[in-house]
Amino acid sequence: MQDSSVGQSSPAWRTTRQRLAVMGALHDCPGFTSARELHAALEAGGATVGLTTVYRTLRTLERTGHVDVVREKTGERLYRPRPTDGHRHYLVCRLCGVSHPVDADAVERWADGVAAATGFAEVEHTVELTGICDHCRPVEPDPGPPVWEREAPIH
Amino acid sequence: MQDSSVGQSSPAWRTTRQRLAVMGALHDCPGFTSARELHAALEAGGATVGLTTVYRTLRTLERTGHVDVVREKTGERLYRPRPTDGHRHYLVCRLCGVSHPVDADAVERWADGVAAATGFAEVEHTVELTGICDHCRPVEPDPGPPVWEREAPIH
DNA sequence: TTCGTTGCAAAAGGTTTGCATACCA
DNA sequence: TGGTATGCAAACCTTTTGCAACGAA
Repeated sequence: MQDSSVGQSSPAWRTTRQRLAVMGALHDCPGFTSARELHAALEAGGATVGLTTVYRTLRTLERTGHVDVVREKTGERLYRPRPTDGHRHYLVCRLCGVSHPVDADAVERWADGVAAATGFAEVEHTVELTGICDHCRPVEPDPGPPVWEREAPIH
Repeated sequence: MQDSSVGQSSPAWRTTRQRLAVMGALHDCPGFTSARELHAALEAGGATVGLTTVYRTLRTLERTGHVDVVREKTGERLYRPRPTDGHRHYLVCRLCGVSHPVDADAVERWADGVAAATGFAEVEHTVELTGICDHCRPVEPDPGPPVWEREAPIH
């Protein structure tokens, strides 16, 4: 009987220079950030952390519930340290990445209702909200993403 | 942004053997399907269509609003022909991919409310529901590992 | 000392692109 | 005929894994 999993089974968390750097960089970012951006920020800040380690650290933080994850349209994962209580839904600015926790009670209840009505079991829901925040709206910060106004002139 | 029937700025839609095959296979699938599965189904059915063409066709159909898209946990895209009226939300079975359109009115209203309350503009929402459908539920040898809280605390 | 952690390189998995050719309108 | 669609291979991108060396406890 390999008990070995209750109490102190999981590997102990070792506080290394790299992990501290990743968590620091994560908290320094204003909104959701990708592993790649995090790695770049670390390099720019003088920290030497392998990309693999960034991914592994984020993965661990995700499993332990210390970060929230959303997904870009491309499938890229974006991370954000989880606030105190464990909010799960955010309204994220498409331009600057800043996030705004929202109360998703209505959605939770709706999802539960749908689950009950359809006969599906183990229903999980993902809700992602994106928009343009107050700060980004007035001007065109233009970080490089596609601008669709380049379409052929009409008339 | 109409580009499906006008030959002005967008190329005209040419009805080719490959495109008909892709659309046929798409309609033959019971639920959401990936490009890879679609390609395999086409090959199994005797149709010779390149994987590239499958991707390009699906992308065009997506842009013209003829298919709905959801994303797997892995980031993989799953496609489904859009029903008549343009439903946008589904409850998808994680095991067999069968989908069940749901009335998402409550979510729409909630999203609109959040948009108004936060000051964000151009708010878009993504809602994805997954579960285990009636048909897949009986035989589920899934052990279910709800033991994640065993992780050592982070400091 | 122990054994979890790191980092490089390479693989994996999905999607897109370059370019010459086939084919619809 | 003209120009779009196709297809193969290779590029791309993000994420994961193998394995030897490192370092926290």
